[in-house]
Amino acid sequence: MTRRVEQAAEQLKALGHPVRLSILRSVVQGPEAGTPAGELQTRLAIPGSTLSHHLATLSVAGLVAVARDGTTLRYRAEFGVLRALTEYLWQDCCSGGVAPETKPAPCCGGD
Amino acid sequence: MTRRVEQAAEQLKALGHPVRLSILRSVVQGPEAGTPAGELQTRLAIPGSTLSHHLATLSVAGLVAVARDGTTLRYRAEFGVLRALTEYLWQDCCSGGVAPETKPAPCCGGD
DNA sequence: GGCTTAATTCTAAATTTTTCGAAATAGAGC
DNA sequence: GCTCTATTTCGAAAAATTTAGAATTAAGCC
Repeated sequence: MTRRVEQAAEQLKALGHPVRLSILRSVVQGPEAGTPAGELQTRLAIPGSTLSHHLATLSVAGLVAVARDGTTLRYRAEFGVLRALTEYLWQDCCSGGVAPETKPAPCCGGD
Repeated sequence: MTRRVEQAAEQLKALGHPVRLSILRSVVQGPEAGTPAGELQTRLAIPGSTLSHHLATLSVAGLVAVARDGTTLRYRAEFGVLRALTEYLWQDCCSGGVAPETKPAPCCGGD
């Protein structure tokens, strides 16, 4: 079990919760400067302590970054990490093992 | 909390485990006809009952499909589901909210 | 039917995750 | 320093996940 698989699994696990996935999508679609934790809290309608725990999970996984702006903390998506993660998921889907394929694998064209 | 977010979270959670992620990558990179459970077992070096549980998790999430071939069961990736999942993760990353942006968001260009 | 191989389901114990109220920390303004 | 707002950390209970041995099901073959 390589280090990369462990890391990717940790990141996917962090995304594998409705609240945390909503948070990530909010920051992905939100402003580049980041979204205040308080705004996420009202948007998701959950207790602050619960939100904070989920934000820490995403942060530890490296999927979001945080920056202080006065008394508010702004969370933003780590696009590079997210891109590397999705690429890892699809890696080598077209090689199809040892021999070169005559027709493209289903993951490359339609499906 | 929409249905889609729940579904995507379930799929990501299914991927959020080193063994299950390894399984998915094996079947993504494996032959179109699917990979036998037994081959996955020797490759991952874990008890059959444990493997079977993980395969069921991936299957329930819709990420893999199974087909019987004699006494062996072949698992293959559901590429369409996997593609929809990764697209969901990135959805609207370039729109950046209500107003059209003057410059492309970091997720669209470099980063 | 009986035997063998492939894989799953059953069962249960250990561990981890999730949740949130209460308390603590951090910065801004008076 | 005091106070207010924003957010996190502490602590602890409930729920879900992970693991794997033992028993079971399924298919092929003599």
